[in-house]
Amino acid sequence: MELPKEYDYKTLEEKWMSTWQDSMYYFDWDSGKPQFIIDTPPPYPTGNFHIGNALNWCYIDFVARYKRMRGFNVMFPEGWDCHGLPTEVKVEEIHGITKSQVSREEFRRLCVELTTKNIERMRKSLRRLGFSIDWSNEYITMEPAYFGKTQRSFVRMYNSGRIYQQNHPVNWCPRCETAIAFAEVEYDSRSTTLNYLNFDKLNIATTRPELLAACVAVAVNPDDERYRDFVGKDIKVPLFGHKVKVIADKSVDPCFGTGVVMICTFGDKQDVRWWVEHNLPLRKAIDKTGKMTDLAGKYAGLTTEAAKKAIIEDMKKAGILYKQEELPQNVGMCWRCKTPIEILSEKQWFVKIISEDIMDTANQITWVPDYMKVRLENWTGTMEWDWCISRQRIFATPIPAWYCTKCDTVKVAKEEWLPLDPTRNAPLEPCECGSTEFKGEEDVLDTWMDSSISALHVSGWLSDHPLLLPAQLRPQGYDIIRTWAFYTILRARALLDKKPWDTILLNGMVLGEDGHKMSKSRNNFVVPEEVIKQYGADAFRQWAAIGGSTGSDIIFSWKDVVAGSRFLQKLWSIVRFSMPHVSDKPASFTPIDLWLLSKLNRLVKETTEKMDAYQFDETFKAVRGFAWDILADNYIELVKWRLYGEGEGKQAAQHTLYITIETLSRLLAPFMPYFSEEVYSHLKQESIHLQAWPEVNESLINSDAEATGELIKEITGAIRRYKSEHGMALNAPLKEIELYSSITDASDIAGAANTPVRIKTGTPDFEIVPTEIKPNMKVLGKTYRSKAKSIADALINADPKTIMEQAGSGSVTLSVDGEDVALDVSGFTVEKDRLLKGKAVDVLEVGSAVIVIMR
RNA sequence: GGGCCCGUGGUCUAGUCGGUUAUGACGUCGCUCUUACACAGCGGAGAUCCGGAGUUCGAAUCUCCGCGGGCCCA
Repeated sequence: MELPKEYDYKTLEEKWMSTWQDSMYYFDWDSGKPQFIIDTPPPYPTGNFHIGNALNWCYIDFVARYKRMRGFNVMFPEGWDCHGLPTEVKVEEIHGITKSQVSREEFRRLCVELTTKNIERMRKSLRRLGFSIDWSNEYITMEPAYFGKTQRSFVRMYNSGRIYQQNHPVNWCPRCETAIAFAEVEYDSRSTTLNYLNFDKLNIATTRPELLAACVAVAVNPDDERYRDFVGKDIKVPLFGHKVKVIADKSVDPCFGTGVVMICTFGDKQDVRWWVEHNLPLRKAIDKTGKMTDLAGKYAGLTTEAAKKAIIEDMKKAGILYKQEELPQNVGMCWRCKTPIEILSEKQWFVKIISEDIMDTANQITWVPDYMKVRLENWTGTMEWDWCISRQRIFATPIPAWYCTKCDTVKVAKEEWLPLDPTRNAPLEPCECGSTEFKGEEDVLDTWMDSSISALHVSGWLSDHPLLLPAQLRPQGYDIIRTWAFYTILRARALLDKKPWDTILLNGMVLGEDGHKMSKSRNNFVVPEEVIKQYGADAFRQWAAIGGSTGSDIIFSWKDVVAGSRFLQKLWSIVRFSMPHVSDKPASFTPIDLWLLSKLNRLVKETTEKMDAYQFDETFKAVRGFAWDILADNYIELVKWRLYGEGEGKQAAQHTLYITIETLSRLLAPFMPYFSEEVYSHLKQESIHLQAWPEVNESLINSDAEATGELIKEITGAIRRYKSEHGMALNAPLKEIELYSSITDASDIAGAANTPVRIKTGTPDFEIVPTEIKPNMKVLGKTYRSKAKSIADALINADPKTIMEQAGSGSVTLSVDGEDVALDVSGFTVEKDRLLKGKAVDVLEVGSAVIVIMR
């Protein structure tokens, strides 16, 4: 049966995708094999599996398939991190509503509906990319089975004192009436007015006079001579009359405004920092809806803008405001509604952060690449406050807690009551005060509370299975070291006092072809589906493998994908040629067969080591180099004549080809699951993805065989080049070749050159002419140090003939800077030309071998 | 502003325990349709290894200072 000339990736990839059974990749909870559990990052179900995810999943799949072949019981689960603001926003957009217009239940139902649809679409992409996902261990964080665990983790950490409630500054959108994360703050350059105010004995400058009522201190730079005497004194706030302290802080810029700033709770992030550092009191002048509070006296009830206007007006009249100037300013806004955010202090739930525990756990984990751990260290060392886990949203895991309407005591759910929604379910026991009247907590949990227990979840925590923590591998991008990695380490330690994984493998970011991070606005965006449509999954996966070393950023490049698809075609041609010839019957190998098999086993050894070190680029390049250069361009060309003939070497070549292609298909299986399966299907009846990784046959690794083979290869190459240079067809016969070398079997050379080869011993009748002396700096440098350079120069300038004659005695004497130096022959090599006297032939030289060609 | 990474032929990239000939891919130029492959083969051209200083007999490689880029975080 002849294979088609072109590798039809489209038909074949789809054929295998529909043939493969999900059960091939199921994790076996009862297996006796060593476990290899992967804590796959659960992506956010946007509906599109983007290229950064795809790179990450390629890495995971390379590892999963490799480890499976190495005899591990592998779990490559797929999770979906469903909760979050983007989905809420999308739902509002799709249905043209705001979340306050429908009930919480209804809004949540719409979010679930959209998410379910998005997950379905992304599952398709995952299958098409050929990932060996264990679908029996899929998890969806919005389902009760999962978020019940999030709630139980909350309860356990609350009971152990790791979770508490406290007032804390948060970014607040007064229009949406919710706290928002730093990541959700968008910045815009605007201009504002800087107002100079007479403040008792000092002059201050502020952009936010409406916050005078919230002023809790005035700060100056400690090195500022002008105000040195005021530090520690009290000062009266104009209009409102309350007294505040003057404090010294080196982060005050003496050149800005008057060099005196007022600290309010809170005008900006710097205020928060000062507030914490100097332990200042809290004055709330703005409420959750952006209106002034009673603290603002006669301005109470006004919006911040109206209050600002009124206060400025009053201060002008009173002569307090004496100067105004324009100032460019970066305003933080809510990313949805573009309303400038406020920083308010609100009651929130927090997780206690114990930095030492986190670093201690992080140190028990292997980081690949290792320098990435530094990022976690730096982050952990600069944590300013605990992790705020409450959010004022709807589509998220409910915080399982209630407030007693009588005594205001907080009641947190018992584990056995979970999962539940406190806004719909009442606690199953009365409050300590006896009351049964409760108000459910409306705040919900930060999504990281869901995803930071993924490692625990996949390892069987709170399930019927035994707990298999730690998992073996966490693969993720380095951009989420400070979030996902950090929180997961924290949670595994807090909940189980264990490390979550043995190893964390970091992948880089995918950049667009212009070298910048992919973004729609830069128009350098590529989606995996587009690539697959044009070149197939196996070509895409090759880009992921060779685009860059593990951990470094990788530029998406169509060229790499094209090169990948060409490699597929090249391999296909190799297989297509070989298939009619391969044979699994052993025979006695010739030197060139042994050369190939030695190279092959060396390749297996090398790739095994590299896969163990997660060096996918090096592994794949090694395999590709072997297949393309060693097998296709050299071995096959050398043995073609044997395969076409009927001589005794035929069987050996057939068997060598068989072994090589069978082994290659297994080495390629983790990278190119479709292609390798197709090739293997022509050799055996089983799936390649159930086979073992090749074993190294050490007895076949033989340096002598390799040296001999290499020489044969080089000689053949020289003859091929000779023909090419003389404008001859490559299969054109020459009259005869005389070969002076260590080769004893020149049959493959003769076959490949289509010319009889006569093996000669000794050397032809040559005149040897030395042409050049090459110093060996490694030897000279170590021995002669500072004199090495002059000696090297002397060698280069010496007469080669004289040096060669002297070298016969073991050492040479050289005059260097007027001194005679005795030099060992190891300090240099003599380059020689050989001239054949009086014969009408051409002479080629390859290493020590001499090829004499009669045309 | 802080942390981490990076800067190598036209483009991308390997090499980074110091040793003189810097790897490969794409592109480019020339030759060749060889009973697997022209999406191929063979050969050529193309690099002061970002700049500067230092250490050293010797630096792409080590140290310092710049410049430029990327990501994360302020």
